[in-house]
Amino acid sequence: MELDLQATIKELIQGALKELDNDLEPKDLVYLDFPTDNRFGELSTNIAMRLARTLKKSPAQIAGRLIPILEEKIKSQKLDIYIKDIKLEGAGFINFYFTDRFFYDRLSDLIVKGRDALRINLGHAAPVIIEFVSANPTGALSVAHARQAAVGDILANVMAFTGFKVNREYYLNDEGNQINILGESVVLRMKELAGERIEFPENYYQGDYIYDIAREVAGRRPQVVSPGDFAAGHILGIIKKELEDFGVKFDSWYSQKSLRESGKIDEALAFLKDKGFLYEEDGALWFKSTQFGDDKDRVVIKSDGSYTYLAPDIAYHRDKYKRGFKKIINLWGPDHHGYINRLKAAVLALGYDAGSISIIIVQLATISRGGQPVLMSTRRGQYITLREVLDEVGKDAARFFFLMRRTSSHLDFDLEVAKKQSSENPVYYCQYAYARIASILRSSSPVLKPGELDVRALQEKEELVLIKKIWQFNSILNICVITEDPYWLTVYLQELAETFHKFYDLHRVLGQDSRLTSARLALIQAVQTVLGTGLELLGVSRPESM
RNA sequence: GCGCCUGUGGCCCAAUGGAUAGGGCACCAGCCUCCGGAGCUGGGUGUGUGGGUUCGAUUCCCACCAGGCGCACCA
Repeated sequence: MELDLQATIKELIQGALKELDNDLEPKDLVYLDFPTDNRFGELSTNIAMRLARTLKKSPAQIAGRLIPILEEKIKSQKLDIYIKDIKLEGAGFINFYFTDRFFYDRLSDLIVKGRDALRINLGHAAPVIIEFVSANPTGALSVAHARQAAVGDILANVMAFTGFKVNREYYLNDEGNQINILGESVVLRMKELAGERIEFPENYYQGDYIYDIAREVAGRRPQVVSPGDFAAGHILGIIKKELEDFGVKFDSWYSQKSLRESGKIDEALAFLKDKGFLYEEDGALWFKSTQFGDDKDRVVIKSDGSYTYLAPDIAYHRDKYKRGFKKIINLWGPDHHGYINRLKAAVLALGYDAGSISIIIVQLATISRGGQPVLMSTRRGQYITLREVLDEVGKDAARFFFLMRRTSSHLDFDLEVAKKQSSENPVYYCQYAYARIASILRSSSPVLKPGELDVRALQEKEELVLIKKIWQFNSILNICVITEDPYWLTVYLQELAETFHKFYDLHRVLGQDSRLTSARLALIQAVQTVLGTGLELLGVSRPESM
């Protein structure tokens, strides 16, 4: 039987609040939490405390009226087979206690349906575009890009799993200032290789890879019309390969060059001009972004007649909406944070809802080795690349580690720890639990027919804790989507692995009486399904043995 | 100067405004005739400073202190 008890309880509370006071708008008020301690039941709401001020009553008084209404509804809707008790506890929490039957039913459901039982439909097929990485094709990807790639890809995985129609996009700056400088860097290196004395400007691309490209261009000189385009194409190939090896696949690559050639930039500017949001000053064309919350107006066409970066970006985002996306998510590095307000201003000026676009700043990742920071200098072309991290620690550890702090927080990536094959390394900790289960299941498969399987044989404390932990998976996905941060998944998987290891240590699966052994085999298979789904969403491999 | 991120036990970090602030490392002491010991169990006088909002603040607001990053008619 399909039942999202969490959603049901939320609706019950909202209904009960309406009965209590018809003026309340309970939609945004009701939150359900997992209590800090399982002796406070399975779900908890703080609604009585939150309403104390508005209703001018004590939390206890509010709960005292709310609880009987809830109990009545539960009884009339025959939910009492799953909810056994509602209590007012602590400072005014209303705690819901579930029956064992609820958890046994959920477990049976998961055993029968497998990973489909874990799907929840939050997105209702809403089309979402997640744009991330979008690094200029002027050099290898850095660890900062790597973190954006991991976060973006995994957020996309989670949203796709929870019912959104997700498109991963890479915006390609394939023309403009940086590409020109790239081209000139190549030309200079070619001259140098030909024996000419050159002076190489500091703001040109310093890396050794420019020599490689210069040699290649020199080799096929007649065919290469634009060294800049050639170099960008060459480097883009490297970037694509790096991303592929990192397990990140984009659905679309959006070229700035084609955007300009399509005339969409001029169209977008004409649109804003019609609305009266553009004006000329000092020979440049300005966008009145202050009218939409920015702290100063921004230039869109420079006095020399060329676009600033903002102009194509306005057109690009307009095009995202025109392509039918209802939700736009951009992942940017912290150096772009000052740019948020002007882009949001543009979205508003274009007539779209501010809530339809989320800009997530992915904080910097720094690299250390055995606790010692590894210094980087982009200017000198010396920085740790995604490629180096991949070569050193592998895809699994890299993807997991980049998500181990909240996306909005700095992350220190210690290469030594990521390489360790011990409990210090959470990737191995989770994979080890998975492999342990696989090992047991190799020697004996569970009986999957519901008639022959009696999950009620699972009575030990560690077994019940494990079942409850499994049940929380859906909520974790929910939190990831709401907070637009897939980080929570790594925390949950570590907890699930820990819960399993504790169970494993105290109770034997094989060699019990057949009723208990079947039930435990089914339980660990369910754990493996959840663990496996979680690892899959992270893009981390699920080893059958290690 | 302005903006963003971060200050939690010896060290690294958790806690979508909630209940007794949790883990890991290190250190000490235990657990394999038994499904994988890459595991488990036990051991803890800690939220940078000062205010504020709240029934309740590690979390939100203000000021300060400390560290990191960013502040173009670059992209």
